[in-house]
Amino acid sequence: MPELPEVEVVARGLREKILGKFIKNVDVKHPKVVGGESHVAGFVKSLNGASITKVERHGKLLFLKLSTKHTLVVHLKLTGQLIFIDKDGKGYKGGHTQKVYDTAPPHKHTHIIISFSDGSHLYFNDLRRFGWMKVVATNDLPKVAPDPTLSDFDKSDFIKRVQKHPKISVYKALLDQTVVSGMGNIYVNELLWRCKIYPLILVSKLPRKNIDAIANAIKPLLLEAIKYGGSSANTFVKIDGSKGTFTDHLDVYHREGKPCHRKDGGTVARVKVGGRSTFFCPMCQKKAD
DNA sequence: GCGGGTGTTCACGC
DNA sequence: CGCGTGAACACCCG
Repeated sequence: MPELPEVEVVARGLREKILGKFIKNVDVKHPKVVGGESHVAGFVKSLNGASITKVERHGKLLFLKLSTKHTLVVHLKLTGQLIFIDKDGKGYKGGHTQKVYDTAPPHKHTHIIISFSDGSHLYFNDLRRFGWMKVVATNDLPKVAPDPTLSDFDKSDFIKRVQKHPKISVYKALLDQTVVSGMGNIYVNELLWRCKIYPLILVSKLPRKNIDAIANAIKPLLLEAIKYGGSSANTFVKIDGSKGTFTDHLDVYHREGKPCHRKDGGTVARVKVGGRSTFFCPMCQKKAD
């Protein structure tokens, strides 16, 4: 699910729904999600009685700041979901398909239930259980690479960070979370299509104008995706269970064999790189100019 | 029954 | 140390 835009959509949903709420109870149904059996008691204890004072996001990480000196950190990985349901149980907008993962929580893939004092609930679902939650001291949050959508993002610093990896492809460099935070397979593919860059070109061979183009296109792409509520290409849903619609605006991702959206473009191709699928237009994104 | 999948980390070999 | 590959995590879907 979750690349930067999707996580931001979740963050915005949470800001609307849970700010100021007090945590009354925490039910950990699957200890792995909080780091194993030995972490359950501490996890629950550090949340109980606290209120949510702020919701932040950096890259794909969510930070729910608490009224204590701690922060609940969440990573949704591939299939994690946060679903908020009001006291009256209404407002859930998923459940339109017949699929297992599209029903109102709690269900078999609900691993953590956070109950608020007003009777509402926040559910952490994760089909594949790769996602995690943990509570850390707020002044000890993990250090992460720059996030293109935040105000302190610096294009020249971003370019330097990419260029630190001259021997890997631009595709891989952009997926590297130590280079830039938040990009995943969908948005790297989309970004390179927008910039007309062949995904497998090595960073060392990438013309300066192409790196500049990436630096300039990255933020508008992500903001556009956020505007449409993210891409529900797989299991992503907003906190009310509804889907994002940027999926309808994707140019190459999951469009193998379909015509390129540029009028002089070719047919979208798919190539395996390090075990994952890279989508691109062989006409627009040629190996060399 | 098999392969594929949005993310990250680790072991291994070069 | 850098880089690629494959595996691991776990489950549903086509």
